[in-house]
Amino acid sequence: MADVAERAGVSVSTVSRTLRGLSSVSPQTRHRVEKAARELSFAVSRSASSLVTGKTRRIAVLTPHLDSWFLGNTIAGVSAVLREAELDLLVYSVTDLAERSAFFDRLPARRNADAMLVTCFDLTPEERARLDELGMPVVFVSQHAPGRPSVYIDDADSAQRGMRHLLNLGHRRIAFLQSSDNTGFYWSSQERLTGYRAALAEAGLPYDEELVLYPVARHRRGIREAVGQLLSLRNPPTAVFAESDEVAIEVMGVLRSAGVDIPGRISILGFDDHHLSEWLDLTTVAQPVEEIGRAAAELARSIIDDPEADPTRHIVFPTRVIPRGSTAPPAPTEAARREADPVRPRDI
Amino acid sequence: MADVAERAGVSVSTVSRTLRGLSSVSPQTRHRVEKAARELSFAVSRSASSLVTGKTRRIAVLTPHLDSWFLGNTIAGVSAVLREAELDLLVYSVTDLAERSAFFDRLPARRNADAMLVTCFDLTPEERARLDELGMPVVFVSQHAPGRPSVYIDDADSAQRGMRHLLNLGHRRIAFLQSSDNTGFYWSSQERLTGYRAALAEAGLPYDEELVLYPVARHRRGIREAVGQLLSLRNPPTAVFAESDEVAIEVMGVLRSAGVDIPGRISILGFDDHHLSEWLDLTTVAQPVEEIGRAAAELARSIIDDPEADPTRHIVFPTRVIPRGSTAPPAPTEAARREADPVRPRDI
DNA sequence: CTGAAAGCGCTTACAG
DNA sequence: CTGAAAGCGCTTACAG
Repeated sequence: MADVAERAGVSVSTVSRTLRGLSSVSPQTRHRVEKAARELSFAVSRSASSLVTGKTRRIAVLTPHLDSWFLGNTIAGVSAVLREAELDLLVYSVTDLAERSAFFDRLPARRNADAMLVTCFDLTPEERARLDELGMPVVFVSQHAPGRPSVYIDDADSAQRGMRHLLNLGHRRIAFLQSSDNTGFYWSSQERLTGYRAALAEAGLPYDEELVLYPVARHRRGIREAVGQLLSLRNPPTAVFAESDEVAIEVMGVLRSAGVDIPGRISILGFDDHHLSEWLDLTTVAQPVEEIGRAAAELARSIIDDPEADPTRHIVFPTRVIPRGSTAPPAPTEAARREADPVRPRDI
Repeated sequence: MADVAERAGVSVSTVSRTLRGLSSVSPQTRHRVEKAARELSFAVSRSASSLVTGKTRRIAVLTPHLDSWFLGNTIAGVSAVLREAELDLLVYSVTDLAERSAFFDRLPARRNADAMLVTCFDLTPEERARLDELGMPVVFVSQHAPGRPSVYIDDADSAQRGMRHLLNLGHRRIAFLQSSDNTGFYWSSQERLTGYRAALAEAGLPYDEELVLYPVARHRRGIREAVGQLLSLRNPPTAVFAESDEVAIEVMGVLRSAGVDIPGRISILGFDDHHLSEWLDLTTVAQPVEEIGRAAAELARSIIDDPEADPTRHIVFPTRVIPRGSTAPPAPTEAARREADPVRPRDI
């Protein structure tokens, strides 16, 4: 910056003011400074300015992983907003329990970002308390944190509506497939299960533990065995509600390879509206993933910029049930199904 | 840090030395300082230390998007290595041409990271020159940049081997489906097309422009229309080689919904070994995506830590053709196919 | 092994 | 509208 000042024949104070766009700089001076800065292809040192202002112009995202459709799209939404605001995006991906505890122990984001977005994590009370020590606003994404800024969908209600679609089609035996990963359950899992149960209760159906499975996602055996378990029940389900489209697509693959017709013998309902779901004709509960990311980033910005902003603000996004070809009324009887299947048009 | 020094009864110099793990601190002093730091839950200000050392302890990644399987996994690999090294990950996602030019204009990573990883981008010579002005090591990921550190696979050779599988099955009319996005072509696209052509030449087959399509990925109409174009050729292909599994899966969806049997009437070959490809029984050319990310991050680290490190080092990963159920020999004749199809077991 | 002092490159009152 | 000076919180020779 001193070089620019010298070249423009002004003080560093003036260079600083010019480059930050303050109005208290005469047009001629501004012009000279900008010219000099351009010629030297000068960029302000963020480290130095952060040291003075206490602002890093960086937003951190804490995420359980980076390689899922949901998180990729959420973070893409975050990224889009930050880019416009010329804020940088810092990503902390914590993929197993060891890393998780290391993260909360070290809190590497401390003094290193102006706000943090926590996606999906179902935090323990201790972890949540630890985040308060970060000394920066924390926005909860894809989960409802009472008294903290949050951006999410109503998972329970959304799951319940999805279930109603299956129930209205006539299904009475509906399995629920949860996924989990190494870092613990997602916040939304429990909520969706709650919606599943609420829908059953509403329809006067019993909750059957046999039908609720927790295969470990990202572990292929898990899904296949879970499906095997369902197929070998005395009274197997006629429909499967998977917690996410990614799980649903895997279930579809397993069933197809096992020669089980979808939706002839088993209907499949997913959750998310994954990019591939339309192609694979998967009925699902859609959530506006990228928008959730955008809203979370906007919320973080508003809290940073305006300390008066309501720090408990919640933004809830609507979801939509999208009927596609993976769901249909259950086959009336086994015998009828066997008759009908060979001539039935394949539309998946 | 002054607070810690006071509490421990030492100077800030000593606190600094202790916290950086220098050996020139007596055990007792070290103990006192660590205790004080813990009690105050002190964290060193990265801004301040960066200002002195010139190191940010941050690595930037430039990527065309965040929501593809390939990039999500690559960045996950990068992230894993950086986490271990206690380096932070800064993500610059540039999703359209306007953002792209803004990025190269502003170079927001300047003075803000110790190295940059460029994933997938097929850069113009001007852009590449601009990156040199960053004043930090730049590692090219998933592309071969002569004279610059690069981590990649041999796309041309890999595509050629995939093609040989189709040719060995007896296919003679093989389409090639490229994908592109708003920011321009991926580096690997051209290379894979080169491999496609080489395999045709090797088999003594002509290159037929009709069979090479560039639908816009992420734009659903594009894929469907591309498939329509292939299906309405006078002499349609018996196999489709898609540039990526994501495109291949979409093609499979379109063909299924159109009642075209896979692999009975058309075989499909993908590229990547996407998480869902095993489930969907897609034949593909597998690349070790996460490992590529890890290797790139390691390479960046080694160049940062050791200025003597060979700055032109290239790491090439092997790929593997994985035969699955989406490929089979072409049907002998139309008439034979019509006969055989209804009784053929569906194994996808 | 430890401390006092200079300095990294900015921003920000304070004066003018 | 502009400049001189202090100071942000560290690290790093330099002394001892």
